Amino acid sequence: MDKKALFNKWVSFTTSVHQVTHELTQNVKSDSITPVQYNILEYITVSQPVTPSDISNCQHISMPNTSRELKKLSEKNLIEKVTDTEDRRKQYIRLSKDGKIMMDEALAFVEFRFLNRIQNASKEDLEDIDRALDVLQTKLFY
Amino acid sequence: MDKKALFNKWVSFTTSVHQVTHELTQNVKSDSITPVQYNILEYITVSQPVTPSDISNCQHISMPNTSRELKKLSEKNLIEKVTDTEDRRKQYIRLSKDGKIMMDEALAFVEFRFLNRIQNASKEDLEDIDRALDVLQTKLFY
DNA sequence: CCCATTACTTATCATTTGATAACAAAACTA
DNA sequence: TAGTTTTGTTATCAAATGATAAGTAATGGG
Repeated sequence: MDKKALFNKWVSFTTSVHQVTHELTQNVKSDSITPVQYNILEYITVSQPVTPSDISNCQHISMPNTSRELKKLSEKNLIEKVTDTEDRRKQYIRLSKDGKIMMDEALAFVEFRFLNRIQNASKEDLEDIDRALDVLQTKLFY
Repeated sequence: MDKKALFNKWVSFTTSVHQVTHELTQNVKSDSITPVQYNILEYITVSQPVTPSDISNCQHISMPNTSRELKKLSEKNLIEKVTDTEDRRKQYIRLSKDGKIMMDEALAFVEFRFLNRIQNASKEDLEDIDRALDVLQTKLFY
């Protein structure tokens, strides 16, 4: 197996993933939040409950800036903070009711476009895709 | 095949791809250029020669902003512009010698990290990965 | 109890990025 | 050739983002 060729394939693959992701997610976010805020909400949606430190680490945003953006999201009533009862320095962040509604709508929109994209795939294609996602998830993008 | 489940798998997959891509590419770019400028150079590297319009479309940057960033890259001697002889409105953008050196170094660094990541994969694993990349590239991220 | 560490906040500033209006030059079109 | 479209530029402004310094409060280890 030529690892150099595999690298090149990986480069164009990730480029395609980014491009398609952009296509499926463009204009799904409300105008009332910024792109970075949307990313934070998306991360919370998938991983909640999370701490500000988690967000800082995983979204690669400094703690001061994370704190600022969370404050803004809080002021917009999209998230809720709960202090850990064990360690009162820690905060657990969750989507608020409004936040959940906003993200449900956004993800439904993305899902619609996704289903549209695979509408012409045969049963076998879908199974191939499913297997391929598993393979890459476990062996490359772990 | 449950398409809803496939969508969820797709969401976590793309999240992983973005995360791993970030890991492999972090700190590879010179401090003398901004993230957006790096993306433009990367796009030029893969697709050259390209026109400003191509960059604007594919990188989702407005023409005025594309023009501004290209001007900055030009001032840093990282790219060269050549006017089309047939249609003199068009410009073809290429990496300059310096630009090529910069991107070669950056990509070599990314490749090093990539090889590191797959160093423990068996021959069969690599073949699985290779096939999976092909499947997804043709059937999902086309 | 004291000191170091952790988790998070506040304030401030510079830079980057995005958006818009107005323009110029070349090419196409009727 | 006059008007329109395409391709790209310049200028300007506001907003988003990133970086840093300084601070608070809770925890944990001697």
